[in-house]
Amino acid sequence: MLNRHTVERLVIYNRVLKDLAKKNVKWATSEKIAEILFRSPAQVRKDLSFLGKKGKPGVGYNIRSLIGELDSTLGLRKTWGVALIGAGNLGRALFHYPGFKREGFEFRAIFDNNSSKIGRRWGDITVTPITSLNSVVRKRKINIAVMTVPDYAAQEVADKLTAAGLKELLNFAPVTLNVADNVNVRYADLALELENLSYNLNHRALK
Amino acid sequence: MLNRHTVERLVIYNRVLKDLAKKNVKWATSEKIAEILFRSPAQVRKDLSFLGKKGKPGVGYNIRSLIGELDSTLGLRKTWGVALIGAGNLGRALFHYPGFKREGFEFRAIFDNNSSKIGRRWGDITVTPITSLNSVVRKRKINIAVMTVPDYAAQEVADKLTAAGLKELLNFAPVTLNVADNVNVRYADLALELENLSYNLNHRALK
DNA sequence: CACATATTGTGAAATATTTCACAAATAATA
DNA sequence: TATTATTTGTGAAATATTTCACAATATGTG
Ligand SMILES: NC(=O)c1ccc[n+]([C@@H]2O[C@H](COP(=O)([O-])OP(=O)(O)OC[C@H]3O[C@@H](n4cnc5c(N)ncnc54)[C@H](O)[C@@H]3O)[C@@H](O)[C@H]2O)c1
Ligand SMILES: NC(=O)c1ccc[n+]([C@@H]2O[C@H](COP(=O)([O-])OP(=O)(O)OC[C@H]3O[C@@H](n4cnc5c(N)ncnc54)[C@H](O)[C@@H]3O)[C@@H](O)[C@H]2O)c1
Repeated sequence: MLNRHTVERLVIYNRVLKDLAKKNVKWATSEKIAEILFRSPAQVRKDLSFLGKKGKPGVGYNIRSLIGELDSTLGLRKTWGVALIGAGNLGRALFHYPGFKREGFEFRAIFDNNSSKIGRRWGDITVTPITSLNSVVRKRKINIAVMTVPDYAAQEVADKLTAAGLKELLNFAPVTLNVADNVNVRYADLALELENLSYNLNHRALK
Repeated sequence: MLNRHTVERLVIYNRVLKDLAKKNVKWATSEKIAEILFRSPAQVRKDLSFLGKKGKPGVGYNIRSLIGELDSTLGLRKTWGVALIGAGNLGRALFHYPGFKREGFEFRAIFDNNSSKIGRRWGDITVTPITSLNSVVRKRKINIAVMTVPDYAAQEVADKLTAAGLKELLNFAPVTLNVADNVNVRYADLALELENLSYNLNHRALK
């Protein structure tokens, strides 16, 4: 089991390598990869060494085979079922973004608790009442929940999702969720991203 | 100048404290804050100590005054000007989200390069050709750029933004940007978030 | 095949980050 | 006012992460 930071870098290496592959590059050295990502070659090598030995001394890494290894390790060979919770503005943008499907993440359900949304069709999926969460999660093989509900609803929704057996949550609500140890939450907290930038701005101004 | 990790935690403390303040809580100990965030009290204290001494031994931190201190440090007392680059699906959701304005981030311009988008009005802002970037950035006092352009356009757009003098970018395109040292880029790479979850799923499956 | 060149994989060293642990400070109680 | 119960702020210790540095390995060349 790799640590969180390593996995976060692996997904980025994978992205960079796929980009190079698209440009028909066949081999990459740790130095080349590090340069693109502003990291050290040693770190790239150490991270990649967790995949089993794939590099060739004197040459570097074969991009195609490395991508294969990364895809396997990261679980990107499979297609995962995703449920969207909260059929609002952000949810709509995410749902219609084609990139997720391409990477193996398939929206298979949309939940809301507002009767004005329930029953609407988005593409070929109908917005479903959140009360039918448990059965739909089972029937449509949902693995991941993407939460785009308002802040005040987020904890309650997280409780329902975990009760339905979901263990992987991507939360866009600006709230820290309290979940059991065996549940993973990732936060996509966009306001906090801006606040990090504003710290920099503020600090520049003070100099 | 605080390090990146500390700032990332400070913005979260601020969020938690504002939440407590809303519930009319007046004081919080490092232990209480740590508990909410699944962190250690020592880390909370050390982080907060960078703000100047604010805690009272035996009592904890006065929430209102701590929020004030955090807002100052993080630059949240001011209103910052934000430009949206890419008037697409994701851009629309972000633009219409009222939470940013509330936290001091005000969209003051929308840029696109597609003539079918240019001239449209979103709220009280008109989509502007990207060619007028430089003058608009100056006139409307833009501090931050939020990039919601396609991956293939992202580097080119980043180059234009930095040439226009912008130094704080929030990038949603799934691309690592190559920018000068004095430019800050934060990545909101939503597909990578899902890939991190899929690593966990995959690993659970293997156990 | 010997030699030169390039680059990996990885322990050991160097840095960075987090936690510990306790003196100092505050408040409550008697 | 003295005593007790808390909790801060922070050096020092403990962990964690990153980088260094070099032996081992692959390739190319004459
Ligand atoms: N829109 C953005 O660009 C943006 C940016 C940053 C953060 N966010 C955060 O993302 C979340 C969604 O934002 P949005 O703009 O899409 O909001 P929205 O109001 O457009 O959508 C929220 C949806 O959740 C549904 N909902 C409410 N309570 C529910 C419940 N208990 N169970 C199921 N569904 C429920 C609502 O009916 C609505 O359809 C919010 O937490 C917001 O703070 C959004
Ligand atoms: N929509 C999502 O939920 C989502 C999710 C994850 C990542 N993303 C990423 O966010 C970005 C935007 O996604 P989207 O769904 O909004 O795409 P979109 O196609 O709806 O919008 C992109 C907009 O950028 C404009 N544009 C293109 N080139 C430009 C240029 N050189 N200068 C200025 N404007 C330009 C286009 O005209 C368009 O209006 C993409 O990089 C995408 O990969 C989006």
